[in-house]
Amino acid sequence: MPTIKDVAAHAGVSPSTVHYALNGKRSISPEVRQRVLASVQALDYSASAVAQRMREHRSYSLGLVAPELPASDAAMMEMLTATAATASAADHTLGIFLNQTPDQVLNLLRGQYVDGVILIETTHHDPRIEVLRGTPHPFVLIGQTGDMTGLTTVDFDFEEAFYLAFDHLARLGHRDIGFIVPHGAEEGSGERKENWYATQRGFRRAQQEHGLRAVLEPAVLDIEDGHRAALRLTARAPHITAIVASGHTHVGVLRALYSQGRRVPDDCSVIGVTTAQIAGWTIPRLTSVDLPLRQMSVTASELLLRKVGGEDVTEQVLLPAVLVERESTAPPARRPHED
Amino acid sequence: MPTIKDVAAHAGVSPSTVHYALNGKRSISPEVRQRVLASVQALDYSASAVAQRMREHRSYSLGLVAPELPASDAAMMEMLTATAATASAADHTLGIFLNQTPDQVLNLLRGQYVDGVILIETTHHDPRIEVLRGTPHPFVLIGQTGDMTGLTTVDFDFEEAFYLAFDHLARLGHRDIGFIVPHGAEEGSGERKENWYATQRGFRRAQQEHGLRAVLEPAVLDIEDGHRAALRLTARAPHITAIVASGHTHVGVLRALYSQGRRVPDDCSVIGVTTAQIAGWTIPRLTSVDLPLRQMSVTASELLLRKVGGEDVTEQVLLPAVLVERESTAPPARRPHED
DNA sequence: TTGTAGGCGTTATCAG
DNA sequence: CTGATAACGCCTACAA
Repeated sequence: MPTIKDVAAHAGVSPSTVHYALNGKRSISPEVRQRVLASVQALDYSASAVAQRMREHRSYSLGLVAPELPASDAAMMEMLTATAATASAADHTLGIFLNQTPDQVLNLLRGQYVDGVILIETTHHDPRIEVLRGTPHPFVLIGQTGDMTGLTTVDFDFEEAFYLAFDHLARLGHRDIGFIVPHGAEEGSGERKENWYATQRGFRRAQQEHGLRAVLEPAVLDIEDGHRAALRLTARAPHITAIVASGHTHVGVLRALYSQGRRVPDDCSVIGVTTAQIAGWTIPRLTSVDLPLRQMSVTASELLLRKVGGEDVTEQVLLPAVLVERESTAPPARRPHED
Repeated sequence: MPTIKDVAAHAGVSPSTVHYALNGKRSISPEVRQRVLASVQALDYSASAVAQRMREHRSYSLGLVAPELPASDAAMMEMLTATAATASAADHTLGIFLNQTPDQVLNLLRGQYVDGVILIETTHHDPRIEVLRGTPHPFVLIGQTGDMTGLTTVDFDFEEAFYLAFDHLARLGHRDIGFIVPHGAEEGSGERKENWYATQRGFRRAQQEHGLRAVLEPAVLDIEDGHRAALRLTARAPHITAIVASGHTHVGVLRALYSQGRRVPDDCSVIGVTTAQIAGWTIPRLTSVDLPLRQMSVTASELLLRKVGGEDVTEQVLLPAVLVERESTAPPARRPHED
């Protein structure tokens, strides 16, 4: 790779002249300009980004930091593409960092591998946040955490989401409802506790308003555990007429009901709080409160870019919940019913 | 951020002493060593990665380059996590580059934003490959392209995959089979043509071997178009007893059959060539030839890392196809049966 | 065992 | 209008 010096030598000028010929930041005589440009062509020169970044103390790249393997591929991809697009539009690069220790994340920032990071799947006591908080490094989280003072965050209104889900079922006439909730959160183990609280508040509000009887069943929020949870639920509480499923559990729930010969929504309604992509293509299509993943990512990226740009932002954005009626909910069967 | 000089000054030694104290590359008196380490602690110093990378002319990061938005979220995520993990294990960072022009990709390499790239979703005449070929920059493709001489590639044996799919149906007794094929590829428009050829070869081989009658229906390989294609297919050729679906079309196919009241596999078998994650959780579970996405990504990353490390690799890896029987295929119904 | 000096490639500042 | 110089932070001969 030729350097700016090579070009300068080739054109018989100084490095700074080459530089300014390429960046028009100061006036150059047309002839010299041509000569330089010709040399640039001849040697196929282009400036070294590393050297530039070293000089500027910036890497022009952002990091997306996810713990372990992401909970949901589809969700992660949607966030990823949206983040990549936003970063790219602002001439930034996006790096992916999975499975990093908090110190590794810190070193990413300190070593200027990235100018700022977006943290996803945050928990109540999130070591990544604790390490970053107080440092001068820009970061934004998508999610919640225990102490959010001074942090820049983007999140979804889970309280309203679950309120809407239960409210919808209640209005259809359901009273006995199964509820698949995030495993572990229940005991406040420090995992995802904030969302758990929000979820609880939404649920309780609808419960009181409509006098609902709910049966809670914890599950890891993946398809397989959703399946198991649904089987436990229907065994424990065969009288329920509807199920509220978090995350991707609804795919497993639908499968469990199908294998038991229960028809959805005739024999049992199912409603989810999940990503639209998954919800729209199950059989039957799932009525759900869709997570606005794309919007969350874009918002988070934009906030981060502003922080990286030196702006002093401490916004906390909460995106609203909207229920989308599809085909998996109906009034409970009072009397047998054919379709 | 403190520099090595700051530490040196604080400890009353020279920068090189600090350096060697931290990297044990030469002997240091215990006392000086302690003093330096104390200063490092005190100032909270850590070496700047940009400066290091500038010196070494390496960024220790790889790029994953995908055109437009990826065809399949789930597939992309699986490749992404596997690639990130492999890169990370080799102390490399992974950058994501969507929607980049061939020149942008080249500049990524030239500017040493990344040390090498993995190209996915390659086409017959892939401008990205044409631009990179002949440059000294390391790159690996996952997929095929027109002229593969000298390239390092990883791909899946699509010929065998489709052969196995048709062979499986033929052995079950099916003779009239619907085949949802990649749209556009048929006409050799330059898109994905290589896989199309392989697909055709596999299909033709099974067809001749078993005397199959197939009805081809082109579709973009997503859920929605799979749905439409299945509707067209069953309208044109109601006598088919099985459908072979590429990519994620099977989800749409299942939905189409469901909405028509055709039971799978009783009234119509469905077999896919797709990712295991999707295949395993449809209703019914899909019999399919699963794409070994994880393995492809790991192999590609490892090859790329070797190239980046200076090794001279021009391997072309073809991963084998394996059929997994689940629940969506069965012998065709010989006698009429209520529908 | 430790310090000095030079270079990686770019760019800003200061002379000319 | 153009050229020389220094500095970004690190690493490594080479010298002491």
